Amino acid sequence: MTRSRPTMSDVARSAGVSLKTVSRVVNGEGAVRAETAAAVNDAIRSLGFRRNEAARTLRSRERSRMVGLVIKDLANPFYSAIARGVEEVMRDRNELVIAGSSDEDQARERELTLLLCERRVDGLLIVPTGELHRYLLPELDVGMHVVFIDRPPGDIEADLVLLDNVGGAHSAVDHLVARGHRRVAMVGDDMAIYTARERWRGFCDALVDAGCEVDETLVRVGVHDAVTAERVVHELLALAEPPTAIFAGNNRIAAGAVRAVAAARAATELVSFDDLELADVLSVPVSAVSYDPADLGRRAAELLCRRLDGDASPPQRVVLPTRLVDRLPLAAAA
Amino acid sequence: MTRSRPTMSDVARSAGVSLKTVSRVVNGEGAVRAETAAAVNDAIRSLGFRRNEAARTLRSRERSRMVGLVIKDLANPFYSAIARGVEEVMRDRNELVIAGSSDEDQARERELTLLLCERRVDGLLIVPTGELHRYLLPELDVGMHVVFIDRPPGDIEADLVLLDNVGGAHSAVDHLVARGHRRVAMVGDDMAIYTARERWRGFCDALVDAGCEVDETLVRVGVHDAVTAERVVHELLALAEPPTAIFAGNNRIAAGAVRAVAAARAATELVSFDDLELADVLSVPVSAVSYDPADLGRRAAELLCRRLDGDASPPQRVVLPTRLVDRLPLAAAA
DNA sequence: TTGAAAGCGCTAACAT
DNA sequence: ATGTTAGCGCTTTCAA
Repeated sequence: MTRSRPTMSDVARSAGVSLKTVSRVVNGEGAVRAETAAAVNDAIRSLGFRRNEAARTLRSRERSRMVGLVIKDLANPFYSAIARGVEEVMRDRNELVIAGSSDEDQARERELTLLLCERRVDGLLIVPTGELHRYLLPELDVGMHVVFIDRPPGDIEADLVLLDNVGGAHSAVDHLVARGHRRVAMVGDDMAIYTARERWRGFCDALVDAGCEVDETLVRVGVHDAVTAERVVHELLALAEPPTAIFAGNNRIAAGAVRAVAAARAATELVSFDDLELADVLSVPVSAVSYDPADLGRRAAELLCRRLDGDASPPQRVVLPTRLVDRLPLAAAA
Repeated sequence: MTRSRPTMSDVARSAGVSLKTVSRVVNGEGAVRAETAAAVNDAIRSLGFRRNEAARTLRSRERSRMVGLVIKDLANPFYSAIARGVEEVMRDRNELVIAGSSDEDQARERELTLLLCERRVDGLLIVPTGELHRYLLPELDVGMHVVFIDRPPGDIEADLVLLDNVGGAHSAVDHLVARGHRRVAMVGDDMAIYTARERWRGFCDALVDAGCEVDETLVRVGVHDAVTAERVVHELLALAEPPTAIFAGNNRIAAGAVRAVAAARAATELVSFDDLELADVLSVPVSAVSYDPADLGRRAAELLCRRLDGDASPPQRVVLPTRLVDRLPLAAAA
């Protein structure tokens, strides 16, 4: 049978010293005779004692050294890269990361967030879903620090780290226009999603700046997954006047677009917001609006750390640049 | 300025009731007059009270409802899929997941693991690095539950969820042999890594079973990253008698192999252990030994849950099957 | 239906 | 150099 967990009292009894002496040894406070310390350490080892961090934190009023991370999907490489960036920064401060997926579900996001508050995490990093974040106000009021990532919160003011979605989308279209394209399509995610809206804005702006009109029949939004994207791109390619190039609003959409273009053996050129793995060896070339998603996590975590260290300046908004990776062949299309 | 966090005592004072009454309301114990409860709830709202879960857990001696997950790299899709699988199972039990990356570093793994024990997680899910896990014995002794994922621990007995590495590698080689290949190369990771050893075993077994010899010059191990893999495959292709097919021991190696074969415009056929994203639209076809990594996480989490529910049977070993995805063209090579 | 007192495992603030 | 007492925020136990 497993023994129950020994406490400092158990160690003290076993070593024949007081509780406080054990505490001193465990915390390396010095001021303990070497022999005494040795006896305590022996007891610690033989009992298998390990300090209860929750109890320590409760009494010492120190922080929990845990931060909460709420993302859309832990399994999605974009978000797991964010998680990794957060972890890298927090590791240097000896903070652990409790991570959870909201699955683009507001209720779940809220539930997760509040569970994390109950655990008294030192701060919260959230890729927000939807627009309702007032439920966080009481938490912010009592000193919880929150940094939003990738999308702004709906109805509160808070620190925020974003990508340059408009600029990135703009550069994607510029890239295609420079190659001679005038009939450029866009396939994007749901307009309820901030990044989808912003990228759509960049797309439209760039076309207008280039003196092209935005052809409504070439804009398809509300596309959530690769399978739908593939179908939608097939539809675009089957138009009487098909687009000569397509801007894919994210990596899932790009994956579907690549499949459709490959299957149709079309010459349609592709640019994707988000880079694709192995993009350099696909049977269909795809340029990309690229960036390091881990940077989003790192910058957000750094911002959080500054808050934890007492920075009380007004909420900040950090916008990270993207860069265009040109993978389209030299001969321009029309 | 931010107020400090209100406690139950604060709520009690504000509502003009005792601490215990607040506790009753917060816990929905009933046995409280409706008016009293309303007064308490008003106070809770106006003060922004949220119960401190750490304090609750300390006193009630319930579990922390957090599990620890130690993987190699949160940003690697294979491991983040494991994390997602774990999360799915734990969510149903209202448990949170603290996740960390070991980066294949034993010291870091140990450090992380012990931090998690200090936080009194209910259980630990570990993709182990290296062979030294005796440091966990005291924890196991006092009732910590540990399930290992993807690789066995070195020197202790514990629950374990693995892939069928030998069988998967065997099926990969069978696939190539059936296509007429006799000169099959393998590029694998470091033999210090369990999965690399097992896959190498499956590779050798299959060749022997097929009546081929294992040509030492065609076996390259110790390859950690895609860039090295690409170089190594270039070397293989430049041999006087190059292989006609290559078995890539994991997805990073496969990525490098695809690049090398594409660049060399070689007809060399590829099979990868681990599937690749967009494998269906690569310029070089790649068959794959496929499986759902999230299953590893789910099964491990389920095993852990059974332990938490009191199952004290001897350590279990679960082996998950793989399946071969054939993407090579119909005309066989030689 | 409500409350007072004790205590979870630990540290802080004082002793000695 | 070591120990004693109180108390972190909560639940448990027992009493009213």
